[in-house]
Amino acid sequence: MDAEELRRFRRSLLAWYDRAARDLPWRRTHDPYRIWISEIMLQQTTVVAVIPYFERFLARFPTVQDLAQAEEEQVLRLWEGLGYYSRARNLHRAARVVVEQHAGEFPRGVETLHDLPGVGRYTAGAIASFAFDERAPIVEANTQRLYCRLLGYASDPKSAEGQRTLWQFAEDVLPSKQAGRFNQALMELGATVCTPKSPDCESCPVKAHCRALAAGLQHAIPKPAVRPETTDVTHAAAAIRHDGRWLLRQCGAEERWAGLWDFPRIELAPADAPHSKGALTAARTLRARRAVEQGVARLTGLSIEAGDLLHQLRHTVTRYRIRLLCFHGAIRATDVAPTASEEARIRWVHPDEFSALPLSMTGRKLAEVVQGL
DNA sequence: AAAGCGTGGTC
DNA sequence: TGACCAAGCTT
Repeated sequence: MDAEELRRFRRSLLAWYDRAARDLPWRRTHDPYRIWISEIMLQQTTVVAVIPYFERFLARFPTVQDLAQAEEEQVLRLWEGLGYYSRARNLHRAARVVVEQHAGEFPRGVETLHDLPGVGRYTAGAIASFAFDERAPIVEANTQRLYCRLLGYASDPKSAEGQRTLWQFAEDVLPSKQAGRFNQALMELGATVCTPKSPDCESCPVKAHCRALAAGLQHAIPKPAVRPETTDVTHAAAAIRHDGRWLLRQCGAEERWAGLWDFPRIELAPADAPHSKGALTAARTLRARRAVEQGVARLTGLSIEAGDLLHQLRHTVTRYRIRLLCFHGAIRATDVAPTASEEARIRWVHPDEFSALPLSMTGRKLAEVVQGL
C-alpha cells in the first residue's frame, strides 16, 4: 500500500472499531499489570474461556506485588483448567523480576518487556502498545490471518520469510499515534470479521484493500498449517486411600502437568496396555496392575497392591489421546519409607482438601470419581 | 528450528 | 466423532 492508501485503510479501520469493538475487561484499563495478565491468559486460549479466570485472578492478586509474594502452588491453583501451565509458572517468575529488578514498576519498552519470562515478541508488543501506546507492531493468530489476506500472501506464514513479511507489514501499517487502539482494531477485525472459515468480506471495512478478496482467494489464504497426527497412549493410575485420605503426587518438572497434583500415574508399555479400541483382556489387566505397582513404587517409594479397575476415562491433550485405567490400590506395608525427594512430592489428601491443590486434568476427573466412594 | 505444551468450543 | 482452531513461548 502506498502512503495514501495506508491513510484510508487506517481511517476506515478505526471508524469501524469505534462502533464494533467488543467490551472486554482488559480493554477498560491501561494498567500494564492487568494487560499483561490478560495477554498471558489469552495465549492460545479463547476470550470466552479467559474472562472468568481473569476476573478471579485479579481479585486474588490485584497487584504485581501480591502475585510476587504468592506461593507458586497458589498461582497454579487459579490457573487450574486453563491449560499450558508453564504460562502460570513464568507469570509468577516474571512478577518477582518486576518487583526485584524494576522496583515493582512495570517496565516500558518492547525489549525490556521481551526479557520477562513468558513474554515473547507478540506479548511484548501488545503490552507496550496497549498500556503505554508505544508504536510496537504485533503478529498473532488474528492479525497473521488478516495480514496474509490483505497482502495476498499465499505461502506458509510460519516460514522465516513469512514471518519477516508479516512483521514488516505490522510495523508499516501502524500509525504514529493511537498505536494501541489500532492494534486492538486489527485483532478485532481478525477475530470477528476476517475469521478462519467463513470470513464476512461483505461487511469488512477494509475490503477495498484486500488482495486475497480481489483474487477470490480469501478461503485459500492463509495456507493451512500441517498438524501432527495424534498418538494413542494408555496410562494407569492408582487410587489409594488410607485413613480417609487419598495418595496424590505432584507432577515433576519434566512431566506433563508439571507442578500440578494427580493420582500416581504412569504410561503403560504397549504390551501391558489394551489395544487402542479393543477390550481390556484379563492377561493385560494383570500386567497393567503389575506395572502400576512398580510405577507407584518408583514414583512414591511406597509398596502398594493394585486391585480391581476403578474407572476408565479418555482425554486428549496436544497430540496424545490418553486412555487412563485407574485401579484401586492398597498400601502393602507401612514400614516402607519414601526418599526425601519422593516425600516432597506426595501428599495424603482428604476429599475436602482437593480444591486447595492445583489438580491436573486426570487428577481432577479421578478426584470427582473418588468423592463418591 | 522443530517439537512440546492443555483445554474447550464449533462445525 | 474428529478435525480444526484459539491474543505464543520455550528449549
